[in-house]
Amino acid sequence: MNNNSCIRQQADVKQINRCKGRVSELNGSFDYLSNGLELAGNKVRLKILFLIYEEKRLCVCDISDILGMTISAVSQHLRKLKDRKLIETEREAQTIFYSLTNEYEIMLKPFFKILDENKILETI
Amino acid sequence: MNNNSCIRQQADVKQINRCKGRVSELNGSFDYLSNGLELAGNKVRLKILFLIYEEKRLCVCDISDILGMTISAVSQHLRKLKDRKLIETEREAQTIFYSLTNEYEIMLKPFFKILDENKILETI
DNA sequence: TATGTACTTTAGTAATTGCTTAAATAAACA
DNA sequence: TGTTTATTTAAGCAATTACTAAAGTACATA
Repeated sequence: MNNNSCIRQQADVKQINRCKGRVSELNGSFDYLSNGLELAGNKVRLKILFLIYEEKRLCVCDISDILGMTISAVSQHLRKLKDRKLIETEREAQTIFYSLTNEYEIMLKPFFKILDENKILETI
Repeated sequence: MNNNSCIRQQADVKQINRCKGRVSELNGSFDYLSNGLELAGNKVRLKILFLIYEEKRLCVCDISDILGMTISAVSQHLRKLKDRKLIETEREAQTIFYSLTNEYEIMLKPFFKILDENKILETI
């Protein structure tokens, strides 16, 4: 797979080896972070995660109403988030409430803080 | 699009309206954040962004060597990152160096810090 | 136990993604 | 000017995504 035909002549071999080391050393962290970012990278899911973060817990029906989307469509997003341990469920009679797992709440908090404080809009 | 057939009877109308307000109020922030997260949500691109962050600047050739990928494949990822203003270029003779834009370096820094300190692995 | 409510799951589909291979561009140099 | 070096771009394709529509599951209550 490694096409070595284009190693530039002034390439810094030390730098490249250091980088290779970093990538393999941090491989597990990349997996973990990617697991969350792949899902948070979808605008609908980002909103779902943010809403659950702000409201502590929500059900499919609430979210579908808030976002103006089909319950089925939202349910399928929630399933992905649950499968990958970003959220967890808690049943109360017929209603299933979704909330962030502690693990990913920590990871996502810095982003939500930025969103919440509406800082992003001001820096553009 | 809004399928109102499933408003649960105990739904908290105030909560739902507050959430609708938040979503529309923060719409621009969601766009901005999504723009970055959509791209960072890919494992290859996450590594590329991290490497550029750590090394300040890198060229396609270096990255393709580090990640063991085709130059063409890496180049196409870099194009996406550049099109969406996450990175910028600086030419030096035949070599084109990529670096993070200030804007997105700020956004991504908290993640990279976590990666760098290798904290994630320890919390699993 | 039948009916309604809250939700998930399945099947199907159009659009998008991430790669490969091959051709194109652009600067450096003999 | 032609060749090498560093890189991008275009074409094509298998895999994945995000939805819709319809069927299925699970709890509650009359």
